Amino acid sequence: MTTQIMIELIAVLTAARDDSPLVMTIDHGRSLPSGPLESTHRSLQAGVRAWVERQTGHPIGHVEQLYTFADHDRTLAMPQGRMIAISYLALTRSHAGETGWRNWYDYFPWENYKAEEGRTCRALIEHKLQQWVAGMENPATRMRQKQRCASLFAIGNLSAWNDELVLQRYELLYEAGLVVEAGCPLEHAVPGLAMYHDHRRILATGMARLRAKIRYRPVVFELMPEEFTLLQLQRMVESLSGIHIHKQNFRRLIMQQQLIEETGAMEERTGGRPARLFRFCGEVRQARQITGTKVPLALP
Amino acid sequence: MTTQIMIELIAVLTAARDDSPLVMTIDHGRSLPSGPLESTHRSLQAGVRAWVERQTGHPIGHVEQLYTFADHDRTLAMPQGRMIAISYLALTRSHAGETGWRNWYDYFPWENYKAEEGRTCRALIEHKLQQWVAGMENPATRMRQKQRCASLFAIGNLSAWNDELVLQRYELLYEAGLVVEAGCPLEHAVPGLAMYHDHRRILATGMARLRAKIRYRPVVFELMPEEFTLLQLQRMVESLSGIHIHKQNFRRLIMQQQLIEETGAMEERTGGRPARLFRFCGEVRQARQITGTKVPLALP
DNA sequence: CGGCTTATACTCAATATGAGCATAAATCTT
DNA sequence: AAGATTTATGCTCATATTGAGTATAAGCCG
Repeated sequence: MTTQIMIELIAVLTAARDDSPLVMTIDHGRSLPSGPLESTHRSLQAGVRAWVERQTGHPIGHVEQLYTFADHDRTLAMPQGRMIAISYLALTRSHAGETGWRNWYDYFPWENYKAEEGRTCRALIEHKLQQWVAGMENPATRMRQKQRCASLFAIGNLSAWNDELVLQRYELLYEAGLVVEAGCPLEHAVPGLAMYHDHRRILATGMARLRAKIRYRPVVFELMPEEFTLLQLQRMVESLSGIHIHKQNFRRLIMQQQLIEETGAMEERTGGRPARLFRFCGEVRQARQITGTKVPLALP
Repeated sequence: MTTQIMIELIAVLTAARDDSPLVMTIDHGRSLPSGPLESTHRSLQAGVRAWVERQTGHPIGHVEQLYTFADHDRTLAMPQGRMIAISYLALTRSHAGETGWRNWYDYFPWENYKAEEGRTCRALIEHKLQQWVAGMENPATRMRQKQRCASLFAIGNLSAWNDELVLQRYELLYEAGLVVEAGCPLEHAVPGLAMYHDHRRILATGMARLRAKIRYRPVVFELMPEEFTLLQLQRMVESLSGIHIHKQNFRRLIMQQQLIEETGAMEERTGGRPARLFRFCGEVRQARQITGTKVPLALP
């Protein structure tokens, strides 16, 4: 009765450097690190932890499950059995000298909303989506898809950009046949590196989860160094979410939550007035896991 | 290399009747409906849909993945292989005459915050947790656990009740040895029906997910009848979240979001002044999946 | 020294939220 | 039938939160 089943663990391992969110890859950036569940692994999470640490040599701060797939794509590769993929989001701090780290926005340039590069990319996408929609026969479908494009990519001034919809936007582009993974030739595809299988989709899932999570859980600190300035923290949130934050309001919101405490030391190399250094409050860590965190990232 | 692996699909199927949130069970309420992934299932979600509909005879409105486990517990049951459980949250509207539906709060009486029954149950829990904490040797651990109990069960007036922490509260009770599943004899356990395996834990996961989700996605409507009054909608939200909502503010928030439209008809059997009937706006359905919904359920 | 950069404190208006008052329109009680 | 009770619905008001901007401080650099 039981068919041959293989369990694959896939990790979206994220770190950050110089205000750039990074993802660990293999195959020259074409795959996410992944490996089979082994019988020595005591649990799924232990399995992910085990080989991510084996790969990077560093402990992982935070691991959470993303999604479990049993795609047709995967099943076709082993017709007599079934392939189940369980994906995880993992965060780590240190990554010195390791290879395989790639910028998120190499794969999703349009998601870097605040950057000039992102703007031009979205302009191109808007154009291509318009063509896609225009080619539809059924007027009702056309209308609905036009609406969908508009709200996902903030086209027109009716809808605002929502940074959490990374997956939905990727899926739209996939359906529109504008990504290489959907069989689109490279020269017609939208900018951004493709990946093997559905790994880019999984990366999108991880990015979306992290963007959502930093709004209400203090996970950003898993990516920050031990001591940091408020601007560094803000830049981190901005780079993850891809959107710009009002500096003074960011400070206000962070300070009033008592998530961080002064170290007493100052950062001198700011290029301007020296900044106070802070550290994440370990004591409230447990409590805040429960209570939650706020960050001034408004949703429409 | 591949060991014998069995995939089990488990569903937290939820409906509602008379302002009571219900969950579908089997084994006289001791198990959640679950079945093996079959080779005829085209995908995991299709598998869940297939046999939930086979069981209830009704279409499911909303299905989403909860979590994938590979618990020791489960693995011990089949030592030569591995058992993976993939759990889902499913919502359905109609359930007339079917057996197997149980009230959520039969399993988690303490989660019914607004009810008198919940209050007394929490008072008992508070007492038992106090004993548990008092028996700890290490003062630092005792302090931390005391703090944990306080914030999870809103003990003292420092922390407010957070309805989303269903799973965390169950896990605390499990660690404290106050539930039957943890090996506690029935007479010492906290009130509430136990389930086989970790099914009550999975139910807690589903409840938590739904409580979180109704805050920002219009999923409540999956549980509502086609036409409803504002009070019925409010009662539904209240019963799911377990907490009380200010009536006028609820109306204000719902109305200003244009999620629902008047049908023109009135509900006469209100026991007071007749109420306008509303329906969920199908047109904005798609858009709201993206934009989100608000409900006046404040978090601390 | 003046010009540039970043840090930090504070103000102000617009909005959102929590709580309550008041009135309307039914049913139930006596 | 009048009054009590119940639910529906409209509106006010104080407070909290948020978005945006001004002002000043304290380093750098030429």
